Amino acid sequence: MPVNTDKIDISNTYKRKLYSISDLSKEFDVTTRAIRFYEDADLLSPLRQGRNRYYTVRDRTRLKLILRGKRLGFSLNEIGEMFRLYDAEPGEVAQLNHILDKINEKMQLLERQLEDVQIVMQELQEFRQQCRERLEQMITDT
Amino acid sequence: MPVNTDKIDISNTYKRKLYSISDLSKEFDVTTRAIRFYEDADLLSPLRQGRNRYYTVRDRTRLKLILRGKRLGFSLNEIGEMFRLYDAEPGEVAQLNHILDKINEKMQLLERQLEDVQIVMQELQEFRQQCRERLEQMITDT
DNA sequence: ATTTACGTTTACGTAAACGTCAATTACTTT
DNA sequence: AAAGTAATTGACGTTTACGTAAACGTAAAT
Repeated sequence: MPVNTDKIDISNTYKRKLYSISDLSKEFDVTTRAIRFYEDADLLSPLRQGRNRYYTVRDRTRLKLILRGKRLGFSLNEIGEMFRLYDAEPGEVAQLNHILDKINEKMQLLERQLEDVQIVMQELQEFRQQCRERLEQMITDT
Repeated sequence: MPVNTDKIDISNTYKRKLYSISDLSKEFDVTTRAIRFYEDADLLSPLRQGRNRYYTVRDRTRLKLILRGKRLGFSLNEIGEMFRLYDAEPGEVAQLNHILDKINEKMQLLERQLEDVQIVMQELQEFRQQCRERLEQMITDT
């Protein structure tokens, strides 16, 4: 599905694989508008061949992370913050400790999410059970 | 924390416990504006004593569910849909089957959420591990 | 040569979920 | 009686995350 890069000298430089915006759009079922919006929000930075955008494997991975983050209810800003943590080269000890703090913060959020998901799933299971029993009874009654 | 209901004849009718809007606001750390907004969206329906709102235990539970739903990234509309499923008295078999379908739909979403949370948590753990090792090394180097 | 497909920028529009006044009421406390 | 506190109803403002439309460029296909 990679774009035809025959005439693009940029191609081999980045490990052979480049994706067009519609490649990614189709693969992840997200509009091109959204993808460009993520670029505006500094979450993606595709190569440019003239006006056209070409996405590397790294961009693809990032997009995947963005969408996963969104499914978890994170805002684009929060996702950006995580990216910046990842990319930050930790010069000093203080900086590293700050990153560790941030990581722990995010993990606390996720642990709560995990709880929430489990609670709601259990509630839904009970509700489903009730529905099934009721259904049984309606059929038996007939 | 229940409101003083001495002079309100409504009080005993609803199992003794009534909450004011600020009771709930404080307990769940959400603004009164938000709580009224949820009412506008038909997610809550408090009693009225004149212009004032009084929330029953059921309302409180609902608010808790709303906030949990929001933490999971559900929109107020989706939360409303779930409520309507819960409240619907299933007259016919078809109706019940429809509800069961909806439940299964939601559960699929939640299963994906569960996966996502677990993936991101694992990634964060690895990242944290890297940070710690790097920190170790910086200290050893000194 | 022109239609079709894919891409671009610019810019305005929109839905959701509240925030933020402002003006008013009602009760309590001093 | 005056002041303070908590609640109310509008109504407009704001942020986020895109959608949508216009107007244009480029390249392949018919």
